[in-house]
Amino acid sequence: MTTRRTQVERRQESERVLLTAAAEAIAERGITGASLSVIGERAGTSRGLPTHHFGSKDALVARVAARAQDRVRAATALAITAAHQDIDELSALNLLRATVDTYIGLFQQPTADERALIVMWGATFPSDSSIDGMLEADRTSYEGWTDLILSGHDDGSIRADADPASCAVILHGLMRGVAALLLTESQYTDMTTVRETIADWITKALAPTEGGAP
Amino acid sequence: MTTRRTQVERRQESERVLLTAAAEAIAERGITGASLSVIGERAGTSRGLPTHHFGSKDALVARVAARAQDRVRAATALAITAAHQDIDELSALNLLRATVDTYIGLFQQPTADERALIVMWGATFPSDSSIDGMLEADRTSYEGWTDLILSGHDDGSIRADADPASCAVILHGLMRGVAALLLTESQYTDMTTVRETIADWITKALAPTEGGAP
Amino acid sequence: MTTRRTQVERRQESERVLLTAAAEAIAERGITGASLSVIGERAGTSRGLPTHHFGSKDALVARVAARAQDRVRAATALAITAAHQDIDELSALNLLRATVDTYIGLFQQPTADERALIVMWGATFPSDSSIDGMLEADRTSYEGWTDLILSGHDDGSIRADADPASCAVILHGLMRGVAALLLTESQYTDMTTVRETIADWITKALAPTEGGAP
Amino acid sequence: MTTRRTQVERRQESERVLLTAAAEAIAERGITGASLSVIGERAGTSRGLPTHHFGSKDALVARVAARAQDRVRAATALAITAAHQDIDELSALNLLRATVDTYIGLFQQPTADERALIVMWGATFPSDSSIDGMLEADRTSYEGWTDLILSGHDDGSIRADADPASCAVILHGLMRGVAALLLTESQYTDMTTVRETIADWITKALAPTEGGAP
DNA sequence: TATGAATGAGGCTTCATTCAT
DNA sequence: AATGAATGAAGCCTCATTCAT
Repeated sequence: MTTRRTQVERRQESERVLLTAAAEAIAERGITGASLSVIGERAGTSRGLPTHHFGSKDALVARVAARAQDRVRAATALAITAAHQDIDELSALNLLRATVDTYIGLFQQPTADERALIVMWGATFPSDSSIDGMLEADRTSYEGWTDLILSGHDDGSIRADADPASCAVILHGLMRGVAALLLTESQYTDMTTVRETIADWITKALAPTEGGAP
Repeated sequence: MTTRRTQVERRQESERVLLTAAAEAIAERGITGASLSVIGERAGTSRGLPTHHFGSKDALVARVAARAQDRVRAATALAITAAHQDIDELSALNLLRATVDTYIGLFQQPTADERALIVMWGATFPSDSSIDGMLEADRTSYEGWTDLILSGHDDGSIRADADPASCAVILHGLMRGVAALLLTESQYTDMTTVRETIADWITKALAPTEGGAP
Repeated sequence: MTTRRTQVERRQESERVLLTAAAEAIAERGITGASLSVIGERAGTSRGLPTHHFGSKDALVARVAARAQDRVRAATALAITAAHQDIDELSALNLLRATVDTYIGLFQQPTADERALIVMWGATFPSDSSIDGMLEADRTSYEGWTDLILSGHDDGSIRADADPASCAVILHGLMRGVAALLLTESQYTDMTTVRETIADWITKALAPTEGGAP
Repeated sequence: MTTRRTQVERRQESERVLLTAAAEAIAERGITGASLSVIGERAGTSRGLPTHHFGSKDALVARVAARAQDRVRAATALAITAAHQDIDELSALNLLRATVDTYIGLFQQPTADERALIVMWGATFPSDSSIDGMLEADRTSYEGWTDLILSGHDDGSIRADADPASCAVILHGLMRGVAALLLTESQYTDMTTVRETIADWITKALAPTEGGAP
């Protein structure tokens, strides 16, 4: 029994170490450049272990993507609840703004997972590319924005004439694009001001005009 | 004389064909996936010609990037002058809005060059990556935005409290991010509305408030 | 335990086979002509194994050189002890003569290692060439001759006025040059006589004159 | 007519320049490493000229070998006549000694041709190698030594019991081997002493013993 | 479970050669 | 006569994968 438990634990530990090593390698060298041997060695194990655990490189990459997405989601949720004790009372607009702000904030000091996620996003641009789970995640996220804007219409925190589909595309693209830029050129920008400015843009773009008629 | 001309012409013709083939291959399969043999064959030449002409894959990729950047710049400039006869009379804000709109418009039916450019941008996300000319172009473009906003401060078309650096990052990221999304998911979005919405966001974010202090 | 043993054994066996195949290929076709695929196939393995084991062609060549040098040294030492039971009692001159004679004798029926060694020596002639370990070995060997002559001065078996440096160069060059000739033209020469003649030359050149000053 | 003459002259000039460039390239990088493009460019002409003139790389290499051999022969002959006005009166032994000495002397400051020649000799060591003209030249040279020793038997300047075949092999190997060593390690040796020592060895080995019985 | 030996496909590059000008 | 564009074979190396231990 103990043996069994230990076996399982060891396997999980191996996986965790391998996934982290893979995320780092991908963040540094891209998916293609992150060879299985490099990942294995960086994880402090044998060159063959990644294949052994995940079966194939594609599967490993998919797992890295999934874990990174989960962690980013969790980190975002955590940060928002930390900042606003009573999340249920946030207006849709406030939640939206907080989400974007938190996401961008992650890239002030991004973890390997976060960097890998942007790298993997970049790797989906070629039309023939396929990274399991990336497209689906993108679509889910896009739908999240749409829903959030719709609920903003309902609670009155977002202008009625803001087109949900368009705004979702813009928000999504803005977040990803800025995050990517920060990755390559973080040294050139004062992050705090950027975050404030983005919040300001969103407010101006989505908050209802006060005097009634737009 | 004729001899000489024709030799030079042959070389130029080959180069053009190869660059186009390379851009297509990169757009489809990414930089790594676009092997020199694939490019050679797609160009209708031998598999060895790309190396023969450009010396190395890196050099070829750099040339593709340079040509694509030139073309995008030229297409943007052309479209703006076509839409606004008297470009010199455009306010900075109008010019900025027109530039963004034109750029996004390119991605409604992107050419191979334009798609390749986004793909190559995505390939710069890994920290160890280096694609000659990409980073420089990014920086130039970023500085262009900064300058444009500053001149908007001068001509009064852009709010005085809009921070040039932050806005440049946002505009840059927004354009690139939205372009990338359009590449992967163009089928899901109504481009016309997106363009209008972006123009609206920019106006709201950057135009001076009419009635004085808000 | 058995597992481990066998893994290591497999690797060693492969290495041995590959080194031998490489020596043969080099002896036949020269370093450049001995492609890794040829070596792999001649070893009865895959074409990729040589790279896999030695990392690079240069490393493989260096290993071939090192092994061949060791074997030649060992074979020479063995032959000398076999011919002269009590090697410690040999005078320096006798030892020198025996060494040269044994070395030349090796090239009557040279093994692949010995032939490869001469071929690799020939490959060091271009000024830009570099074969790891060859130059060092040459220098060691040269110093060996110098020391031997000096000890001949001490034990009185070699003329006092024989310049160690010059004689070392001559002996070294003579051995290598004759060995190389034998490789290309062995069919034309009666080796036994050659060996006797060389021994005779050395005696005449280095033995002290019997009747005092000449 | 003048045109015709000039054409021929130009061709010869081209050939001379190309052969020199080829010799230099071979001396530096070996036969394999001396690519036709490098040779063409080093000659200050186009990359295609070597092939155009000589038809193939093998033919060019053969021409380099032939010219280098001729030049070495000529230089040797010239140096001997310069040193000994009346060459016909030299004894066979003196001529032999002078020849060896002159040859070694050439390698104190070897020209590209001389260095190329040694490099090409080194390239003949692999059993499958074939460089047109090298083997023949070797054999001719070997026979030259044999004849010279025989004529030394006749004129009494060389010991009757010196075996012509063996001595020819030794002399040949000695010269080549020492020349090769000087090429790789010339900085380590005092050439003047080496030349004197070689002359001394030859005298001791081949001159008749004075007192009659050996 | 984990290691790492072995395979073989595929990539980039070099190069001799052929061919058009 | 000379140039250099184009081809295609061959080399070295990297890497995902398979297999034996």
